[in-house]
Amino acid sequence: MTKLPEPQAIAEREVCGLVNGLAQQIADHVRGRAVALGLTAAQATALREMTGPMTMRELAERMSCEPSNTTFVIDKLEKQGLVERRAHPTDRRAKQLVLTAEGGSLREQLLELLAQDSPLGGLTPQQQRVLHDLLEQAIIRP
Amino acid sequence: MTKLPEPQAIAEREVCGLVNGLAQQIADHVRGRAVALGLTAAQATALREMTGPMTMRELAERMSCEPSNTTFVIDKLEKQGLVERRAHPTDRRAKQLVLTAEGGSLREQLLELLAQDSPLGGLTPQQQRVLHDLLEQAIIRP
DNA sequence: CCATAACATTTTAAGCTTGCATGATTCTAA
DNA sequence: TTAGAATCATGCAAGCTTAAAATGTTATGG
Repeated sequence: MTKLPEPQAIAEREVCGLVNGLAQQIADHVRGRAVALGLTAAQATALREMTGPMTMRELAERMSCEPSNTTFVIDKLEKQGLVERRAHPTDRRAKQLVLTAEGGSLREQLLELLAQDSPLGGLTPQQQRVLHDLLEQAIIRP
Repeated sequence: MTKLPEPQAIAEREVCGLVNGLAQQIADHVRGRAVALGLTAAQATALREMTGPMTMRELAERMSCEPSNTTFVIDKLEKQGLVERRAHPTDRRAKQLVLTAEGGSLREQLLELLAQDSPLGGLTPQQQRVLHDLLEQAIIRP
């Protein structure tokens, strides 16, 4: 007797596909705005997440990617003079990332561009709040 | 007078980050199961979306990626004898993708593996339904 | 009919991402 | 204290993804 496809499993697969689809929509939005500033999508994402001085690992977590990837992306931003790698004040293993003046002002412009025509425009602020809470609950924190 | 950061923009940025985070969690889940079958994450995603014969473009839409990417991924699956590219019955521009017998049975195994330990386990079925509807509304269909 | 636009796929170049190995440093428990 | 485990960043290999250009095919307006 072969196993019938379970409705619950199918529904979950569908939700996964939708999550991926929306993530793509968001990534495309970032990519579109980034080129206007001479940045790639990955560089723009890194810049967006640089809310203040932080380590490579912290940035990797904010970007939801591997630390070795941030090495690659920060290399590019550093070459453009937008970010600096400094010695971490208390941990000699770590580096402290800091935006340069130019990086800071470019980040401001980026945030303004990103705020226009939100990729979540199809949802009301209330719906976005519900979505926020569901996502937060769904994400497993290590 | 400089513009103050608007709370709504900040909230939206946070939701975008969460969507990306959950998408990563799902991708990691797929990746983990895929290696057990000798597949990469992209290959497994393609196999998962092959619900029946379809064109390259249809598959690309299901995978939320560019058509040229499916060319790359299907190349690999075809070399492994899991998928075949056939002439499309009515449109000579298009190809029709079909799973081989081996591809079909591997897909069955994959679906079983993917159904275990769902990456959406943190949500109840009811919450998953709400999430489903919100995502569907948020995604802009062309 | 025919010119032209639109479409499906592929190729190529450039850049992104992961996983693993490595070196340096810090933490922890005996 | 000190040996061993854990952590931070990086280098590298392999694979993924996109954008743009090229080819062949189909659809459409005049």
